[in-house]
Amino acid sequence: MAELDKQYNSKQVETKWYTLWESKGYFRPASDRGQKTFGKPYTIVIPPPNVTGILHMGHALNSSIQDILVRWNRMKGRDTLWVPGVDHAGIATQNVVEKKLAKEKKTRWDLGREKFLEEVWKWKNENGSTITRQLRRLGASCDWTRERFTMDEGLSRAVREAFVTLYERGLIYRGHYIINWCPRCQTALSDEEAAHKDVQGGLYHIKYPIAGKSGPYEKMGEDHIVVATTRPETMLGDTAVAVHPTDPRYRHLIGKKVILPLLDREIPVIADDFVDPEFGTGIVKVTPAHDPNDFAMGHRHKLEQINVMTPDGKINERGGAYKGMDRFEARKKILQDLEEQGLFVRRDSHLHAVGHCYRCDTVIEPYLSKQWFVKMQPLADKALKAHKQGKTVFTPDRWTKVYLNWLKGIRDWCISRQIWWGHRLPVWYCAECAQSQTGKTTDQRPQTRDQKLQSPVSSLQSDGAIVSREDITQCPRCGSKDIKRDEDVLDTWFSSWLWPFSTLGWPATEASAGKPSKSADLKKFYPTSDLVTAPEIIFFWVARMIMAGLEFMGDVPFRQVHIHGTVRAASGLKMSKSLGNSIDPLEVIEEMGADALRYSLVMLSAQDVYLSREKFEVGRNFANKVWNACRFVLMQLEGFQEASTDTRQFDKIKLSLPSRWILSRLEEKIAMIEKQLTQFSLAQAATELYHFVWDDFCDWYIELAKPMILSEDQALKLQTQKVLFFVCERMLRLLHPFMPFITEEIWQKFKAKADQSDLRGRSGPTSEVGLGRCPDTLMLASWPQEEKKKFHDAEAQKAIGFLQDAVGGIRDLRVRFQIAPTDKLKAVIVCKEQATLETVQAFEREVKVLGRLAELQCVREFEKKGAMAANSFAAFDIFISLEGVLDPETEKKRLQKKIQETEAWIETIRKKVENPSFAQKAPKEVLEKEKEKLADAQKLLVSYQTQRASF
RNA sequence: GGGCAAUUAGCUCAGUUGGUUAGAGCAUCUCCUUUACACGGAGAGGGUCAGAGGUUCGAAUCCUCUAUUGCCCACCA
Repeated sequence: MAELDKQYNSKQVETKWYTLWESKGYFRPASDRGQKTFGKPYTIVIPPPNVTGILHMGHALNSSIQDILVRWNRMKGRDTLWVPGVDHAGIATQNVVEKKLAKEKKTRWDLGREKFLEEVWKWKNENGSTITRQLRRLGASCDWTRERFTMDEGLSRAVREAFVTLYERGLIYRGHYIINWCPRCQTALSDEEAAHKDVQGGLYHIKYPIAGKSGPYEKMGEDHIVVATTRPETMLGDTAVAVHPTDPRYRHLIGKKVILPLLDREIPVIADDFVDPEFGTGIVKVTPAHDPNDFAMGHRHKLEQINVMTPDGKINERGGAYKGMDRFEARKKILQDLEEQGLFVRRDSHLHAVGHCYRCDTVIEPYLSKQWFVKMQPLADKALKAHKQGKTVFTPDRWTKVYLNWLKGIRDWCISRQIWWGHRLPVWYCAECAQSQTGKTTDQRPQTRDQKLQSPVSSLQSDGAIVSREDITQCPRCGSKDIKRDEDVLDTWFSSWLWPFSTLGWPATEASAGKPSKSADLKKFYPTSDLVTAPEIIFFWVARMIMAGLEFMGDVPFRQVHIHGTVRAASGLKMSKSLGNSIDPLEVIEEMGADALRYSLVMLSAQDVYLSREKFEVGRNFANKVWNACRFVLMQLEGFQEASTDTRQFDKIKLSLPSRWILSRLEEKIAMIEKQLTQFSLAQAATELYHFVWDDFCDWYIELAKPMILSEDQALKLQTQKVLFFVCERMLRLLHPFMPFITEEIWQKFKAKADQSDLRGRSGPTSEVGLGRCPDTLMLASWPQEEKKKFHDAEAQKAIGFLQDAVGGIRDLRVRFQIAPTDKLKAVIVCKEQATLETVQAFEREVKVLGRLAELQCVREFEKKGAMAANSFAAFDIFISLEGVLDPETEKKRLQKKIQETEAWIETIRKKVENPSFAQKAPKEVLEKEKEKLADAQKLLVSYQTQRASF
C-alpha cells in the first residue's frame, strides 16, 4: 500500500473528491439513487446568495454549518436534500450592469428596456455562477441537479402565481403613499431596505411670518413664529404648520395663517395631537408629500400634498427659484437665502436616525408615489398562530422574540420597484375601462399606511388594473386592445419568500390551472427540516418565508430556524469589501485548505465570529494533526489483514487497558457529539472532537500503542492494530461532516485495507446505508452510534487516569530538575493501597516507556534514601533519585507551599462537608464526591508532610 | 426612546440544566530535531470570572441594580 505523503496536499485532494462525489450523484437524495433510507427525510434550502456576490466569510460560515448538518444526516441514512441557488438581486445586479454601461457613457434609457435586459442576462450568464463555484470549493454537498435561480422559468411562475393569488384574496393593493425612495437607484424601497443610521445633523430654526402683518421681513418684530426642521429644503412643499391643541403659547394662532417664506404662500396653522410641545419650538412645519407623519396629518386635515422633488432627488417646478437644484444643494441655498432675509434663527446640532439605501447607501427620501403593497396583517396573524402551535422553533431561542416583535408591529410591504431587472408585475391597465370608470369607483384604499388607520382593503379597480396569470393582449372586460403593462418589477424578496417551496417545484401545474398541485419533491421534502441563516435576514427573509409558506402551502416552510453569529473583522466592524477589512475565504482555502477554513469557522461560531487571518491556523494545524495521526496508524497496519469495523470482534479478545480506555473514551464522545449536533451546538461538537483526536488519541493512545505494537506478544500486537484501525476509522466518520476532504482521502486508504478482509458486520440501524458492504465513499458510510454502553469502562478510565498522573509526575520532575530526556532515570512508585498497586503494576511497562525510565519499581512500602525528589498524588507518590542535583532548602520551601495550599483546600471542603444543610440538601452523589475529595486531599497532605520531614 | 447580547489568563474565546482547586487555543518562558506530526512533543507561569447587592448548604452560572462595549428596532420634526 502506498504510504501517505508527509505533507497533506489539500488542493489536489479537494478537487479530486468533489468532482467524484458530484459526478457519482452522491449529493442527490438517496431515494433518487434508489437506495434505502432511514427515518424522515432531511431537507435544507440554502439562503440564496446574491447573484452579483462573491463568497464572503459570512457565506462560508453559513454554508459550512449547513454542510455539516447535511452530511451528518446523510450519514445517518436519512433521505437528504440540500437545494442550492441564487437570487437575482434586482437592484444590486441592475446597478452592476448600469455601472458597466456608464463606462461606455450610456444609461439604461439609451438602450431601452429590452436591450438592457439582454445585457443583464448576458452579464448573469457570464458572471452569475461565481458564488456557486466557490461553494463547491468549500465542499458544500448541494444537489446541483436541483439548482435554482429566482428568475428561471419555474420560479417566475411561482412569483406570478403568488401575486395573482394574493390579489384575488384582496391582499395586494395599489396606492399613493409616502414610501422610502432612493434617488440614486430611482426606485421605491421597502421599510426593511431602508437602513437607519445615526447622523449628526442640524435642527434648523426658521421664522415663518404671520399673515396679515405685511411689510418687509426685517420689520416683523414679534409677528412671526419659529419652526424647527432637519430638512429645510422640504419647506417648499409645506402646506401648514401645526401646534399641539392645548399648547398655551400658540393656542391663539390656531386657524390663523402664516406666510411660507421664499415662496410667499399662505398656509394655515393647524392643531394636531401628534405635535410634541416639548420638542424644538413646539411648532412643526407640515409637508404631506415628504414626510410620513406629515402625510398622516395632511390626511387628517385634508391638506394639499405638494411634491417638490423629481425622482432623482432634485427640486421640481413647484420649488420656484430652486428648481433643478439637487436636494442638498437646495438646502444650502435655502438656508442662505433665509439668512439674508433675516428669517434664519439658528442651527442646533442634532443627532437623528436617517434612512440609507441598503444597496447604495444614498440618503433615502420619504417620497409620495404610487406603489403596490401587500397587506401584511392577515399574513402575520397566520404566522403568529403557527408560532403558538409551536410549528417553527428558533435557536437560539432569543430570536423568537425578535421575530414575534416584528410580526406584531407589521406594516404593509411595498413590493413595486421602478427598475427593470426582476419579475415584471403581471398587471395591465386598460385605457378604455379606466375612462369609463372615472368617477364611479369606490376607492377603499386605506387613508395612510399607518396600521391603525387601515380599513379592510379590497383590490383597487379605479385605474382599470387587470391582474392576470397569463400575458394578455386585450382587455378581458371590454375587449379593448388599448392596454398597457405596468412598468414596475417586484421586490426581489417577493421571489425569495417563496424559495422553500418554489425551489421544490411549486406550482406544479401550469399556472393557468388556477390550483397549483404539489410536485413529488414537494410532497416528500416540504416542510423542510432546518433553515440556517444570519440574524440580519430574519425580517427580510425568514419571517416572510414563514408567512408565504402558511399562505400558499398551508404549512410552515421549515421546522427549525438556526440563527448563527455574524462574521466580523477583528476590529469589531462588520466585514465588508467596501471597508477593505474582509478576508477572502478563497484565499484561505488556497493557503490552508477548505477543511481548515471550515473547522476554524465552526469552532469559533458559538457566537459572533471575530476574524483575523491567524485564527485559521487552528484548523490548519488540526487538519495536519489528523493527517499525521492517520498516517502513523496506516504505517502500523503494514501486513495487517484483519481490518474490521465490526464491534463484535472485541467480545472475544481480552483487550489491553489502554485499548479499553480509548474505546471507552470514543464511546463517550460519540454520545456527546450526537447530543451537541442535535442541539445545534456545532462549535462544541467540533471542540469535543478536536480534544478527543489530539489529547486522547494522539497524545495518549498512540503513544501507548507504540510499545504494544513493538511487543513480541503477537496477540497484543494484533489487537492493538485492530483497535487503532477501529478507533481511527470511527474518528474519520465523526470528523467527516466537519472536514470532508481530508477524511475522505484518508478513509479511502483504510477502505483499501478493509476490502481485503471484511468491513461488513456493522451494527446499528443505519448500518446498511451505502451498499450493505463497505460503501464507496465516506460520505455514505454510516454515522457512528453509541452502542448501548458496550465499551463504557470505568475501570480502564480510572487506571489510565493513574497512568497519566504517574507519567505527568515523572515528566514534571524531569523538567523541574532539568534532567535531559536522554538520561535514563530510576523511579519508584509508592502506592498507598493494595488495589492501586495492582492497577499501577498493570501498566508498569507503559510508564517506563512514556517516562523514559531505565527502571521502575512499584511498591507498597518505601524508605526514602539520600537525595530524592517526589511528586505526590492522592493514590501514590513517585520518587526519583537526584544525587547532586537536589537542593534540600528549595525542596523544603516548595513542599511548605504545597502543604499550605493543601491545608487551605482541606479546610474549604471540610467546611462544606460538615455543614449540616449541605448534607441534608445536596444530592447524594455530590456529597459522596466531596467526601472522596476530602479523603484524597488528606492523603496528599500526609505525603507532603512525610516528605518534608525527611529533609 | 425601546429591545437584545457581551464583559472569564497579555490576546481570542469555551464553560451544557447552579456542585472537583475555573478551562482551551494563541502569545510568553524552560527543555526536546525521541523513527506520525516543529502546522510537533514535554513542562511552567499567568484569572478576586466588569462592579455592587441578593437568593442558596453551594454562584462564572439564577435575580436586581450600576458601568463599559457592540448589535437590532423606532415616523418627534
